[in-house]
Amino acid sequence: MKNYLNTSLPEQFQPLLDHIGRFVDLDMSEKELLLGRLSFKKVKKKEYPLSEGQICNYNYFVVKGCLRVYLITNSGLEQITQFGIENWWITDFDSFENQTSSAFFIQAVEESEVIAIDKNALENLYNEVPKVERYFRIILQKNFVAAQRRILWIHTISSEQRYRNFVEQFPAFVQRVPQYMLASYLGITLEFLSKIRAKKNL
Amino acid sequence: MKNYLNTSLPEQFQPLLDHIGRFVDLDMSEKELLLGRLSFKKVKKKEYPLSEGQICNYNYFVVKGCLRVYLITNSGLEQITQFGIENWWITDFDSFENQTSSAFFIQAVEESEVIAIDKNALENLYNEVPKVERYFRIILQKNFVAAQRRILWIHTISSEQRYRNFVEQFPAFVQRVPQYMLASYLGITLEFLSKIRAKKNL
DNA sequence: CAAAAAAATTAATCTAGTTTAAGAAATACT
DNA sequence: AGTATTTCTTAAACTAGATTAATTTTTTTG
Repeated sequence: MKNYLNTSLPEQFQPLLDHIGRFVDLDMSEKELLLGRLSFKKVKKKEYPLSEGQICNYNYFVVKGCLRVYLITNSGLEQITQFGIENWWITDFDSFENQTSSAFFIQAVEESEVIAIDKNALENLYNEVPKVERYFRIILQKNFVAAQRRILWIHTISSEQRYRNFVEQFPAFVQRVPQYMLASYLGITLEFLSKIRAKKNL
Repeated sequence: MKNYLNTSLPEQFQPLLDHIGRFVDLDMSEKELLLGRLSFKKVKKKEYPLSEGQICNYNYFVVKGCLRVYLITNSGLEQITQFGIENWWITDFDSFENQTSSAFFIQAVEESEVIAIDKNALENLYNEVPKVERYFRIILQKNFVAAQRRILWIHTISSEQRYRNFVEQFPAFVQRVPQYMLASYLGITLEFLSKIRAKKNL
């Protein structure tokens, strides 16, 4: 075992340890096991951690920056399904879990830093440190609740209101990504978003 | 410990054991621990295992029948967010996990049988039998993937196509629930669904 | 099995959001 | 700094799906 692990933990993984610490308590030996299986990566703007057709072998924890998940529809348009900013996990869980080829692209919207864990490493970790599996069970629960809420909103409030809610909930976000990506994520056209914005800023 | 546990397991819980068995292997003592914390319930048509304003203390595994999850919108309309049929878990995970009051109703669409597990029992079970937590981690992963796919479909295909896809994927289902519930779940009006159906049955 | 209640159909009118197209602003590149 | 590329805006014509309202069909219940 490398000596530094006994004294201090590599600081680049600290944001993830902090995030995990919100949900479960890992002791030092568990943290060491975890860190041994992580890798830290810088992703340049417009780079693709995942492209359509590949098997998604990694789950990415966003330390800094912003990633998006999207696919190209039959009609050739980009449809964004998720954004990942600080403290979010981003992957194609379907491809990741079942090792099937993905329909999605994961791309850095801006200069980003991520912590990546590959499928096998995570699988092993689940056995070695059950608390990690608990952590992901909780994260997935939250993801599921959020996705369900999104469906509910799509069905019950107008596109205009959904945009205004989004701006209210993630004001910083709206500055960071191009409007056309926001429109795609919200499921409306850029032109209609533009019309909404012209009306009045709130 | 009750004697029957050493010889045979109560058959009413078998469908759940079968389902769990698809994802993890429980040994006999783990199964006993699990069964000790479950309860079996019959739910009459139109009965409400959960009503708006209550804390959702149970997660329900549907053994037989069909439940729906819905809420009443500001404009007083029912919006269905989920159906649960055989082998599906149904709950308001937000309320269940955070013990907050729910915005939803869970109602039996037809005469149903469910296996219920309450929040504390499940919490304990996670500690006693980590494989149960793995099982739910996997279920939640699938739920999340399905919810994301639903969002993608809403954004990329027409209501008409979504209805046709649904009919193709769950043909039995379409016979079982009233059309107005299907319309609500798909996020369209009953009138429009009627128009689609009149066109031609595929 | 008749009456009431619940579910489904049809059609006319209306509207939130799309499409198409052209130009203006902002950003990146050499 | 100037040109090319990417992003955003505006406006007119159009459409998928909502709304309203009246009627029919099916299911439930006494």
